[in-house]
Amino acid sequence: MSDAKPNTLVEIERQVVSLFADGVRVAGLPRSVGEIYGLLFVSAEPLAMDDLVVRLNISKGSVSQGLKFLRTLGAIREVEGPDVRRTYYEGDIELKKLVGGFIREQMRPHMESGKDRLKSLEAEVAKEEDGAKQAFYDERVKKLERWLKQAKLVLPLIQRVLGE
Amino acid sequence: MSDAKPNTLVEIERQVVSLFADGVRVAGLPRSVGEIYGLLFVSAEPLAMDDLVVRLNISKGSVSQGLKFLRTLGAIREVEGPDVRRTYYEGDIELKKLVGGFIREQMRPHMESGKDRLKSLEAEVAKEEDGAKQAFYDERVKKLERWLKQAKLVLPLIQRVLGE
DNA sequence: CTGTCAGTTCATTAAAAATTGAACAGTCGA
DNA sequence: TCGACTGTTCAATTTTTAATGAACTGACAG
Repeated sequence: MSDAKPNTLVEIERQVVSLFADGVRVAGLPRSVGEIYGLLFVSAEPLAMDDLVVRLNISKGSVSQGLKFLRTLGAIREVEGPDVRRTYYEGDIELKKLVGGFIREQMRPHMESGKDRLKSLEAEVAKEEDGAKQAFYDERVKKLERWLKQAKLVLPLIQRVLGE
Repeated sequence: MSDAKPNTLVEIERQVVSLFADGVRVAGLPRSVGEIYGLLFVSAEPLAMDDLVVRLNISKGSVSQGLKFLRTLGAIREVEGPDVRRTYYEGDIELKKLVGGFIREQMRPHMESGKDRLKSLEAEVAKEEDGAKQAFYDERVKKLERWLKQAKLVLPLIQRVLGE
């Protein structure tokens, strides 16, 4: 009865938490982030950091960082709760919001740096002496630029579709 | 001049390889897979396993596994080459193909298992005694089912847009 | 057959990423 | 001003993931 720190989730909560924990890994996010969002998603009442630490049995540090990340995504909302000293959170359950935040925070930056790197590549190709090689490289770089353009086209489309 | 194993890439190749090495990480794939695809992408001539091992300076095992993975995605093609004993590869440079393979091999399976887990969740919710709680859980599970449906809607759309 | 070479497999090792926990910062009431 | 308490940060540690390399399979030429 006096085990160290049993996590106090009921079966439904356990399953949802586990579903999200696995789910976020597809997006390359740490398990703990999925667990935190999952528990918020399945909780009718808002939760404070300490609730997450105790119920998920993960460290304060992880929860703090996980919440920070989820906040930047816009996946959670700060709300009032029973104890005025604490910050309570609830999950934002709009898929559009989650995906939008992910695109904005995780994908756009990569695409931006990709654009720069393609510029650098172009410059390198311009230096190529051998004409045939240069033509080939040029074609490939153009292909990459087309990819980037297509990606830029697809992302807003996704967001629009999820907006219904 | 006689350093152990200099990798024999020219600057353009180096940049492209590095671009893909970083790029694939967004999709949660190992660096080596990106390097292999990157070098094939930027090579006018098809390459055999041994070329990849030497030029990228990664182990035979990694290359073998990387090629296996890229084959299942349909991201590379086996072609004839100078040495009849060897299998040569070239990169398939259609974005549609790459994304399609990734969706088919990496995303669909997750979505399938997600469907099963939602079924299990539904069953669990049905057991809930407390009416108010049950209603809440039910709403959340319905939300998840809607998400899954939206995802199923978006994937083919992406593929269609990339098909131009 | 036999030796050589292409390619695969998988246990071990190395590298990368996530988690922890202790120190710290900020806030508030007494 | 102090002590109690919420939340953050980050170096150390643990866990997870990828890469290595040696042993193996199979094909084929001589």
